[in-house]
Amino acid sequence: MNKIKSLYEKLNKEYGPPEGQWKVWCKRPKSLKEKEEVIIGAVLTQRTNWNNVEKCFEKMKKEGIDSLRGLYDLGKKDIKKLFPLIRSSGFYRSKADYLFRVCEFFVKECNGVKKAQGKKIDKIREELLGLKGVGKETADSILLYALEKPIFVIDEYTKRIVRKEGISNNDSYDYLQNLFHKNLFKNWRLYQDFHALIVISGQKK
DNA sequence: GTCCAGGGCCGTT
DNA sequence: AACGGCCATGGA
Repeated sequence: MNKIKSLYEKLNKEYGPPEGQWKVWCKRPKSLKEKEEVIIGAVLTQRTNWNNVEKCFEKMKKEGIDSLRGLYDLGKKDIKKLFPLIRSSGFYRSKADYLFRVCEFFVKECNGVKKAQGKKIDKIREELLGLKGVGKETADSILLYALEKPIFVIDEYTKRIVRKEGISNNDSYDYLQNLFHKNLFKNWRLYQDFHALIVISGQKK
């Protein structure tokens, strides 16, 4: 028996399908714009309530600077110009720096999100992890939701649920990621939905 | 007023 | 390798 697969089925039955429920990354980001939002959001939501991140998007849209290119151009002039846009996400000085580097990576190194999708998963993961401010969770969130790569995201909610369900007490990122990978079909749509369900269930209290 | 939220960096041991 | 302090805001 496969506890991981059972967990998916259980969550899907109780909360699913996730399509349309979850904030941004739940809608299975389709357009380029949505994918860029995922990338920006992945940085801004670090250790932060999503509600505070939404305020940033409102602000960015109001100012007309809500794309990777727009943020990159603004940050290049003066990184401090990003502060007011992202202030409400907290840790805004660090995040301005992190966000700028990520935007720079996609704009300059990758020539856009579309091109980045064409890169090999291992290669681009290494490149993302090399950016300051991008750890495994942030990198994998970008890979899974923006670049549609089949890689499972392990976040706080995931660690909590596997512990609660008696699946594992091991908190190690790599261990848990491997556990999901080896027990599921390698399919980014499945990974997106599953992770969305974990978050949805985690947020119900 | 206090607590907490999709992390990650950087020193110190 | 592991651990702790740090980064900041807004809602409950």
